[in-house]
Amino acid sequence: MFKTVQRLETKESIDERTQQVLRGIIEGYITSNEPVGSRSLSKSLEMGLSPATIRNIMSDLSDMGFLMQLHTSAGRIPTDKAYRFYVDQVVVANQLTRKLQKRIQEATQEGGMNQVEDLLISTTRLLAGLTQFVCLTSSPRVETSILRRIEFIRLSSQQILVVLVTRNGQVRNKIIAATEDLSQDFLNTVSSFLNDQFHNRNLHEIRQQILESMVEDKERYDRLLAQAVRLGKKAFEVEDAPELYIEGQHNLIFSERFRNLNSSRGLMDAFEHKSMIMNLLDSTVEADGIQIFIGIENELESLQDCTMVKAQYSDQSNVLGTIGVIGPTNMDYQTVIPVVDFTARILSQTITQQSSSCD
Amino acid sequence: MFKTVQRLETKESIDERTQQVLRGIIEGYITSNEPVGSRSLSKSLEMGLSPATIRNIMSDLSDMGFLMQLHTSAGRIPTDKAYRFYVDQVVVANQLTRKLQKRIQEATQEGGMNQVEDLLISTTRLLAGLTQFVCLTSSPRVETSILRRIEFIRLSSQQILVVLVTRNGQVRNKIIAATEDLSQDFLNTVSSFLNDQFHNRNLHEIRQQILESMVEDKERYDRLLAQAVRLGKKAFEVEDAPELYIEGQHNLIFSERFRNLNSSRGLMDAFEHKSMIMNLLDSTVEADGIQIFIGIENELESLQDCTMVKAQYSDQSNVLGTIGVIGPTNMDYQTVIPVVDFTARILSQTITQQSSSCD
DNA sequence: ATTAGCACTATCAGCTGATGAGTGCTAATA
DNA sequence: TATTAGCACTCATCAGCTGATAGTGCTAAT
Repeated sequence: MFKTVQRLETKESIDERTQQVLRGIIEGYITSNEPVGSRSLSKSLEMGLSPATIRNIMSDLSDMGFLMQLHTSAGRIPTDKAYRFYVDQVVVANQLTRKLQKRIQEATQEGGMNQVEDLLISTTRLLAGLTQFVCLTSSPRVETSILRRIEFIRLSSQQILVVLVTRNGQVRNKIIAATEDLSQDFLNTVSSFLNDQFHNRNLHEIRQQILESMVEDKERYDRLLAQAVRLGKKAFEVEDAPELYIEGQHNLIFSERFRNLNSSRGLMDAFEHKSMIMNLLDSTVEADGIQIFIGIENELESLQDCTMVKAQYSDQSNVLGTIGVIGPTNMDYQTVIPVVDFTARILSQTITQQSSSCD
Repeated sequence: MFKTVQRLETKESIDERTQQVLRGIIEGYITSNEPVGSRSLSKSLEMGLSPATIRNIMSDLSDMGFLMQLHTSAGRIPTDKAYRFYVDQVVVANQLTRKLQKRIQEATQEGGMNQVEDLLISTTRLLAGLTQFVCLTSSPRVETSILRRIEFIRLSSQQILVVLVTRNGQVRNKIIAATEDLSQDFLNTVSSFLNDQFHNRNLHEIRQQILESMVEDKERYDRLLAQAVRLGKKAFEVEDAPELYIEGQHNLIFSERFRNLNSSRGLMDAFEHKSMIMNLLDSTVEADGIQIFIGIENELESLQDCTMVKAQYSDQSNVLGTIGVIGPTNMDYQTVIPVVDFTARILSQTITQQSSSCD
């Protein structure tokens, strides 16, 4: 299922005119979604080249591996290598229209979203809507999140609800079984002890330290400490797997742009295996900024007709997660790239605001 | 978009032999998903009737509105009226296999599901998987839920986290803005005051009572009471809209059984409008038990090629929500009906267990 | 009342030839 | 020498035709 393909190379030097033709073909195919032929290209390029000349150039480009034909008489379409060239050499980070910027900003600042989950879901939905592709977002790992507050709530003699709030506003609820009946007052004492103890530490560190405490001589513990350690251990055993939000799957089926994608079924099925998709999304090659995987550059086989454009979002100090879209390889890179980029920035900004509103 | 169609009538008396033929056609179409012709039916029925005789009977049934033809030479398929007849007169509540029962029970009792949300999601997914249809579930209305516990957690000088736990184990988190800086100790006092005051009342009643308190003479309030009312008001302003869980949408596209459905696109789009689907699901004609809407009996136009089978689930005293599947009209009623029924029962049972584990 | 026989009809798969878009090659041209 | 016009060729698509198939409705015979 996996092939190990890295980034395609585009070091070859191609002369200016040939580049222009290649660019013309790529953009033509992006806008029309139809193979482009020499005649129509000769017109649209307005370089005063006859179809025959174009054909010669096209033939060269085919030899170099930038173009291919679906059948003898069908015009040419760009290869993945051509898109890589296009993205690396041609696409310049052009600005989004103010209108689009506004729309993204407004959507992420909609009222009532005091929780990170809601923010992520609505952002994912927004991006799927804007691009008409499939959009994926991974939530921050609780593991590396910084504790803001932990609280225990007595539900019954056997059940205690743990509420865990992280710096960036994630709230986790978990019901744990009580080994003995603890009063709410006592639980409050435990909570404030743990809050003092672990303020501004991340969950991973906290768990480590609790485990260390446990091996220490238990005789020395008073009741409070003993219970704090015991409850804390259970409370911080949150599942580490980040959430994965997927929106716009129906675009795979209904959007015209995905028309010549033969593995939409395979992709749909792949989306059911969240952990696999998760790895794909969170595996990072470059440190930051936007990342683009074109066609066969994708490890996952059913993704090899598609391009994935993704960007990480973060708070003031840490990378939190990734947001990305999956579209056809002939997507409109000129807009998709800045849209994903801008959305990730806004997302970072919003989350940073939230987490900095602590005391 | 909506037609007001009620339940189809099947009062006409049809003689025994004709009924058998009708039944044969319906079951033939259910198993083969192909129009059934007189010749093949003559064989499979084993009633010693020649194709010609069958044809005469079929002709009668067509006149009565039980059968129709897609084209002149295509064999016949049952109408919605025929399925209604089939469901009302023929299908007897047959038992599920032990194996299937086990499977449903195990799935709902999977570990780590201490919260209702998880239970509902996994049940929805299970039912979608079992039937290969689309499965919808509505979560309990918070509005009518009974308060088990409310707690305030100070996040910062401006932010307070409200945690609200209902009898049946739903946990709701909400961050509210603080008008003044309140200590955690003070918040604890407020919590326990509210918990005493509103123990075992439903959220609707609670909200009413808070509003009443507010119009009373405020001079008489001490600080505690004043804050309790103020925080309580904000805390109990939860959005009333229940969640809607949808699973198995991809079956609409990929499942063979949905093949001759022409409005799968329309249905997919309809699922985006959750509130509309919600109404559909929660609108109840009969008091309890299982409900079946066949074809044009469905109000929603894009559903009129489908059958919806739904059942309510409840705790010991109240109806909480609905679980249902949407499949082709020629679904295998003999198994789908008991599967939905049994799943709803198990769901009720599990939730009842949870809510009765309070003290 | 049932059935055999026959004419009729719609769909489907497979074939056909026409059309058109596009290429590659070659020879003429600026 | 680079460009271009011209021409033969290829292939996908589409409409139209064909026979085979599976079904019906009707009528006359049983």
